[in-house]
Amino acid sequence: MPDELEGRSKNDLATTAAELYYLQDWKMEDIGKKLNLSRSSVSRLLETARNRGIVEFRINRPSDRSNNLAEQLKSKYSISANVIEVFENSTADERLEIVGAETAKKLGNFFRPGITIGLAWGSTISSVSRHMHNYRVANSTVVQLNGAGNDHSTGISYSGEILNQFGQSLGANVVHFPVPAFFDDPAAKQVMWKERSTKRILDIQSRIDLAIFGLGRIDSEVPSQVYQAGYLGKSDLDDLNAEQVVGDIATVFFRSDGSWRDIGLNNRSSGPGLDQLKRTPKRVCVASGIAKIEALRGAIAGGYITDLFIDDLTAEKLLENSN
Amino acid sequence: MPDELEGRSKNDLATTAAELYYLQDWKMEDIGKKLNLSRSSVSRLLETARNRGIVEFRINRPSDRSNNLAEQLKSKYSISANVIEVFENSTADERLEIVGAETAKKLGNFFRPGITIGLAWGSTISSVSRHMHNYRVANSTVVQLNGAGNDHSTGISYSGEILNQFGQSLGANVVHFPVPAFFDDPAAKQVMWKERSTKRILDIQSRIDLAIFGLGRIDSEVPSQVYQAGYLGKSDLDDLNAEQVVGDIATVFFRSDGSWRDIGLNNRSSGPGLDQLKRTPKRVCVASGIAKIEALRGAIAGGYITDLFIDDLTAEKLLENSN
DNA sequence: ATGAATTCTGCACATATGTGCAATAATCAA
DNA sequence: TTGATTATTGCACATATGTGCAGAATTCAT
Repeated sequence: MPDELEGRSKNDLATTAAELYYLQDWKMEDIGKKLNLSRSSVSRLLETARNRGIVEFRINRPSDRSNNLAEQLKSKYSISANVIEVFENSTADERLEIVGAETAKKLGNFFRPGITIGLAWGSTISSVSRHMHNYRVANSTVVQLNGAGNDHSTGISYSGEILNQFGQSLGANVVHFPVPAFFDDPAAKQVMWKERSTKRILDIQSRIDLAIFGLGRIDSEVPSQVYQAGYLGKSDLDDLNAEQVVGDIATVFFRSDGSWRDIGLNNRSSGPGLDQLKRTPKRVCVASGIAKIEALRGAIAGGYITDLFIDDLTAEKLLENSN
Repeated sequence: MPDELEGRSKNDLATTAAELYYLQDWKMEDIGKKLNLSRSSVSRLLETARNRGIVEFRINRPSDRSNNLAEQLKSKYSISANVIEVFENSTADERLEIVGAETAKKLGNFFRPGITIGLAWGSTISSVSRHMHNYRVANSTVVQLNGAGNDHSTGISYSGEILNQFGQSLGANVVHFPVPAFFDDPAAKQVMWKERSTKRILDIQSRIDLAIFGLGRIDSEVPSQVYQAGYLGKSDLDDLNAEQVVGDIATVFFRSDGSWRDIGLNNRSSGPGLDQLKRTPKRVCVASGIAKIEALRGAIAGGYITDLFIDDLTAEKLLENSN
């Protein structure tokens, strides 16, 4: 045992090796370099870890319930669903955290070297970003899909936190989008969209492999963040109600049939047109809580979702009134 | 997908494959044969299982406390100890079950193809046997160390259950020892020990690679099983007290300094002499509960233990008065 | 302190697992 | 129904991991 390892017990070493190997997918060769041991010594350390119960293999058998729900969502809507079971009587916040954490765990399935990911900010994706694992995806890029500036701030701090957490998780190149969520004047948007710096970001957005988004919703009880806090005025909200808007993806609004083009406010939004979104190969939506049902139905009707992370109750509700 | 797999969801298949691979150490080739798939399909099923969270890797970092206790036991007594942390306020029965289960999990470390294991019956080893994993050790043998017959029964049913559970776990050849725990007359023991059928078993016992035993104890509050239930009469117990016996291993009694030879009752016991036990390469003792302290001290003083599975509280107690 | 016994370590080979690729099967859209 | 697209599968090769063996290091007993 080399000098620098003295004082570290075998259990300690075995635990470190096990964490790197099983939780972070390191190769034994690389762990050996880090611990100043040979590859075969690492193999034996891992055996020790397994033998001593330091490593434990758990099998979480998916319940029939979540399996069935996922299958029904697949056959009815052609959506690949991950149904996340949450304990009963949980608050909406608790549910959001659990869905965020489970989503973060499984998002790695979509990551490939060289991938470009488009990210829409919001409270759901914020929850996911807080739980992101250490994925390390070579040559990856994370680009913000919609600006976050409003009356009170550039929004960079808020959306930037979400972007940076993803960027850190993947070791990705992070591309912020420092424009308002909504322009006051559609003409101002046209002008900005001609700027080379903006065009560069729009170009990246147009070529993303994977979009990750939550859903904003517009019922009058507890509106999503975009409908408050300096993003939209009262007359804007009245317009949205008049247009029968049920929700938004990346600050682009849509109705319950998925239509979005002729909604006036979309001309001022910095988010991508939903036709462009539909051209993205994989479109991952994260939805937590039955308050999202109407927005979810509109997004499904519009065909904007390929993959869905959803809690069990919301999945049930979604399937309930679908006959 | 072959016909016979229809109706089984991918999650179901992935779960089965994961259980066989991670919990029962099956090779992918063999799992493929069982599921009628190729080896590489199994590899992909396992990847699916990992990606979907069906398999979960847990790292149980050993606490400093149990590490420290184990280290102290090692340096003070030259015993390799596994300290098992049990939740506070547990009953003695709960503690015994947890220690039994954890011991069963880790016993596999001692198993090698061709191994011969000597087993002493008792309530502690009964707990271990109830939790034994499916180990499958080629060419293994499990031999009973001490007879279990008493006034009321041959003891085969009780000790046989323990033996058979070990035998099933290892896929081992099981050798029962159908004699009384204690003969009435030492001369009867001498006669039986000349019988060829008995000699054959004694020969196997003399060559065991690993002995597994609990400790009987002889305080007057809650005596171990061997001191009641038709094994010993009142005068026997008086004799044991007069001899200052603190406990027994496989129904062979010893004092607090480990001495055992000149204890009269040992001439009638069917258990192996403790000198012979000492010649066994690995001697695993399982001890749960501080009521075992005096017996444990005697066994340690006699040098009968190489490896110890012990609960945290008992370990603390053992180290406490050792200055 | 010394010799015996046991444990640890890396090398080299054996074995197990990962994965690109092409063919096939299943799914989707018109 | 048909053609296009996507997913699945096994083969064959590449890569990762397991482990026997001999030498070195450590521990144990005297």
